[in-house]
This record gives sequence, structure tokens and C-alpha cells, in this order.
Amino acid sequence: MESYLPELPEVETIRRSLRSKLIGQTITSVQLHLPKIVKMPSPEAFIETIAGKEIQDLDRRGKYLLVRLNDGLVLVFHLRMTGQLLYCPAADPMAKHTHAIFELPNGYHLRFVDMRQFGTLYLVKEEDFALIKGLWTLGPEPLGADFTPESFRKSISKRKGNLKQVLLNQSFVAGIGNIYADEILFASGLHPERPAHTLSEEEQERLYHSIRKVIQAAIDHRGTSFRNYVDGQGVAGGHQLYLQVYRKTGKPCQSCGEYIQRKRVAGRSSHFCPRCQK
DNA sequence: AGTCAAACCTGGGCGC
DNA sequence: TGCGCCCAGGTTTGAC
Repeated sequence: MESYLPELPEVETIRRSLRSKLIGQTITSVQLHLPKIVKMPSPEAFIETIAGKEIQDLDRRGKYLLVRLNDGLVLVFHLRMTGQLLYCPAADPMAKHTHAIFELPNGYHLRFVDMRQFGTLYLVKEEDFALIKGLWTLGPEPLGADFTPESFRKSISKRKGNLKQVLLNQSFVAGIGNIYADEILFASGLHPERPAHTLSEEEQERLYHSIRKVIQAAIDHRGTSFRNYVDGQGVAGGHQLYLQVYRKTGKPCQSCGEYIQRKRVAGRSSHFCPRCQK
């Protein structure tokens, strides 16, 4: 079945694929088949408030997708592990695990599908973003202008814990999950268990540039697909062809030929080259 | 306060 | 062939 992790590059790919389709359309109504996915407001208020609202823009912060509506309202999606957003004709057969259906006036649907039911929806005013703690406490966008080598060095030198933990911490930098954390650490030649505060200036610099390089490359490749993940228009990503360590346990390192190892770090499976990453 | 594990879920993959 | 078990993973929550 669908298997992928929606990290920043995947959510950005979904945003880009849906933006021109949705802007200017009015949400006629919403069918909520699994009410618990709506965290704010109540499912009843959610259904009532969203009807008749016009989609003005699609934005993204970290792994959150922000659908900006009129009246200052924002429909916020977090896809967690298996959430999908599909834009399709209303007549298309309903996929299993379709939990919310947004009906559009052009005869299309925007459907939220999520096998594991972890994904969450919110409908809030922009001024109430602070009510969504995970969104409010997000760190800088890795490709944003305020994520600079200087701010990065300052921030990471103060962090306790190892590099894997720090990269997965959304308040340190937004949007990195398990796949890209491992790929970033390989690209920078740093071991996932390396304490963050022990990096030399040169290593800090390398890590900073690897974060930007890996995330940008994954966006350029339209995200990473395992099995049959597709974006909002049914197009698969291509970055899985470029992965160096994630799910490559026992395969030779592309750089030195040593076998890629897997180890549990920070409660997550971590893949790395024991020779290249120090 | 800071670290860690459990909880939420389903389906794939494994051993027997 | 099929059953039962374990695992994946982001984030929040609760325990020590």
C-alpha cells in the first residue's frame, strides 16, 4: 500500500501540485467520515464553518500544509506518517481510509486519505496559530532566509543530545524527518550519535550546507516515494533513487564501500556508514 | 528540568 | 496457506 513519509520535501511537492488547482475554488461542503482527525474546532463547527469558504492560497511551514481561506481562516493539515491529499473527479472510486472529502464546485474533490489515522486537521484564524503548539514552536525553514550559517552555529552549539535527536527536533529546524535526517548526516560525514555541542566550526558549516543541499535536492526530485506514493495529482516522487543510506542496511556505501549499518538512535532507526561518518 | 518510553494506528514482512 | 507477532514512524503525553 501507500508507503512514504511526508517530510518537508513531500509536503512542498503536494503544495505545488495542488496550488493552481485549488486557488479560487470555493469549498462547497465537507464530508467527515472520521471526525477524530479534526483537532480544532469541534467536528461540527469545522463542517459548518468551512462551507462556502474560498481557497485563496496554499502555503507550508515545516511539515504543515496551510490552506488559506477568506475571512482570515486557515485550514491546516499535518499528514504525519501516511496522510495523503488527493485532487480527483468526484466520481472517482473512494480509496480505503478516506476520512475527509472537500467538495469543490468544478465537480472535483479534495480528499484526505490516511491509513494510520495519525494525520490531523485544524481550522483556525491566522491569529490563533499559537493554539497549534507544534506549528507555533516550529524552528526556521531550512531553505528560508533567516536560517543562516551564523544562526545555525549559534543554535546547534547550545543543543544537548546527539545530532539525530537535534535534526528531528522541529523547534530546532522545521520539516526534517527520519529519511532526510539520515541522508543529511551521511552527506555531512557526521555520525548520528555525535553530541551536537562537540562539532567543530568546520563540521557545523558542513552540516548546515548538507541540510540545505539534501532538502533542496529532494524537492527538486518531487520527494521520496516508496511503493506507490503519489502527490496530489497522482505523480510519484523520484528522490528514492538518490538515497545513500536510508533503508540501505547491508549495502555498500557509495563513497567507500563499507557496509551501511542500522542502529536505533533517539528511538528511531538510523542508517549510516560507520567509516565515512564520525 | 530533562530524558525516555508509551501511545496512537494499519499493513507488510517474518517465523513457524 | 495462514496465523500471530513485531515493526515502521511524527508527535504528544505521561512517567521516572
